[in-house]
Amino acid sequence: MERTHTCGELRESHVGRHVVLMGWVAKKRDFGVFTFIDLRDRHGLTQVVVSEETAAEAHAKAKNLRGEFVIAVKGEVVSRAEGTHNAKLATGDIEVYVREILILNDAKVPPFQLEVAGSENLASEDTRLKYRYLDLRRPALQQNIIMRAKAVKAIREYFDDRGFLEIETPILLKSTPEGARDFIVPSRIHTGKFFALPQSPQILKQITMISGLDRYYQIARCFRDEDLRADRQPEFTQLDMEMSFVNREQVYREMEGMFNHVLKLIDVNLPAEWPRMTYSEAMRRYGSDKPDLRFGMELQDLSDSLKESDFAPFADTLRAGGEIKAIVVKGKAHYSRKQTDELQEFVRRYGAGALAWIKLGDETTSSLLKALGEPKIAELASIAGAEKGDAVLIVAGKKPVVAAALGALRNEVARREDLIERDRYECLIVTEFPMFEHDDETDTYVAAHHPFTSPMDEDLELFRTGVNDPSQHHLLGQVRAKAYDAVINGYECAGGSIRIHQKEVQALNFKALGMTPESARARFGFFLDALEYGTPPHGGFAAGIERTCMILCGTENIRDVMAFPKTASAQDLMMDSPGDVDNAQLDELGIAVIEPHP
RNA sequence: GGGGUCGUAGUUCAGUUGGUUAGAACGCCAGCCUGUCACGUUGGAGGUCGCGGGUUCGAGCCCCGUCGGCCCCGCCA
Repeated sequence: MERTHTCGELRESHVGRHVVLMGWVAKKRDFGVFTFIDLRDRHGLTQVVVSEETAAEAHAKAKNLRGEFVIAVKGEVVSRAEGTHNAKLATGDIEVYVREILILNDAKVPPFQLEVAGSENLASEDTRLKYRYLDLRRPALQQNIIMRAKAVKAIREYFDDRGFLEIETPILLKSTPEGARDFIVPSRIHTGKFFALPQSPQILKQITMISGLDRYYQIARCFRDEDLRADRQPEFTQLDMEMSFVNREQVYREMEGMFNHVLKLIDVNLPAEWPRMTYSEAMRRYGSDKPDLRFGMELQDLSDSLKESDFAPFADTLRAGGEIKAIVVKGKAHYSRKQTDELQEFVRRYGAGALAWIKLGDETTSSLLKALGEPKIAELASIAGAEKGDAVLIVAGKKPVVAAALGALRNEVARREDLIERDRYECLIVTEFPMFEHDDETDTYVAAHHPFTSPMDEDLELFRTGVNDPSQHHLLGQVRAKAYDAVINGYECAGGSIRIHQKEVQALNFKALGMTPESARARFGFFLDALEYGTPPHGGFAAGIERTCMILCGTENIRDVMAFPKTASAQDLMMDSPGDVDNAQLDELGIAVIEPHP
């Protein structure tokens, strides 16, 4: 018996055809003399009918069927009787009248129901992860996996069409202490030495440019041994690309082109040229380098108006170079004390000391009323752009804290108040990221992007001075990079930069990052050598496949777009990894496992 | 490393102030049923209340510890 059709393709036009379907029993409805079976495969669901009268043997077999049995049915496609059509099913106008059933395999009773009436009442995630093969039978999850395959195909189409070469780079690389924690792999042949898995193919893709391959791309698996989040797994996939002889705008065009091509999969048309915003503007207006532009609620600066204030928390903040900013929540003057307390708890996670508020209800109330007086409260509300009925939420503190707290609060309030339209897609390219970030703990500057990112031409002098004059080291904090991110709906979907292609600038950068020429050589010597043999100007970007698919699938969890994800504690519950290895294996590698310190 | 939250039948959940025999729905098993598609209907089985300790005459409920899921902060060049 050979399958002739899938369970999703039969329509009215097939009526009269004799077909063979194969799939899983999704549901059986037994009426004694005849039985309905919902037969499921990746493509859909088809109702098949077995009658005792016309197919006694098949009907007897149908009696014994249970959920998730694998069967083949042979029969005729018939039009459903008047009034028995099912509009919820793509195949709901027909059914297959069965002559013969073949049980291809039986199945144990699943540990959880794949589809629950009323939906949403899915089994807990750890149960589903343990039986991932069953969870993956759920049509909703299958649709995500299918969408991911389409997205990757669309990406390959895009870059193929534009003359990019797909080039694979090694998974076994060398550990570099920069950046995220590496996953390391012991070498048997070189006992005591280790490979590292790529955090990204960064250096290798740049070397393909030095090699003159001109335009590179890769669907690259990346590994970072850091803690997980709803949108972060230790193992993930990037679209990685690099091109030679380009400026920033040319790279933006490819980012826009690729995402626009991919988003067509869900009938979303983004503008040919995306809006651009500098990093500093994004931080000032939204408190985030990946602002969600599907709603407003921009940050308002109240610092000027409070300059003369003798209210200690504000005065101290401003004296220390901090700022006082606010967001206005439209129509929420009726926020209760409990609600503002919750929001205060929320901003405290980001280091904010408190959340002050003004409520413009029938009366104006404020947590600052005693401290500032009524006229000042009214002035602040007005500066913030609040109107009657609105609530103003205020945070004071160091600039990074205010940005982080209010930026996150803005998203949180939008989520709570349901301010985000489901079908809206807002994209943005954030430009001119800072070259360095200050590490308060060590009082040093670290690369904000990665150590091969080119500074802005305009800031080159600032950069040189900051590096070479120890007394001017703080200038590094002002140097901007030719680095950029692509942001869709508040998710950082891609990031990249124009790279340094001159050895001198690269050496300067290593020095800025606190590396001696010797230590830089020890880590990146091969790359420094390569830079000396005629490196073309080049740049590129890397896009997170999972984050892009999360947007395509409308989910907020990365596990929904990966076939075999890990838990928040980085375990695979299905195969129970990570696991132990034999002592013999360890001996061969010269590795001894020591008990962790108590 | 830190914080929050959850853990009761195969699954999702309820379980009052600490009090008799821990319930419901779905699923499962057995029967009936000629048009269902969340089929209906009759009956039945099914519990280490995550685990360990403590308080108490008595703990699913209170306390301490621990394990696990999820979310967040730190971390993620």
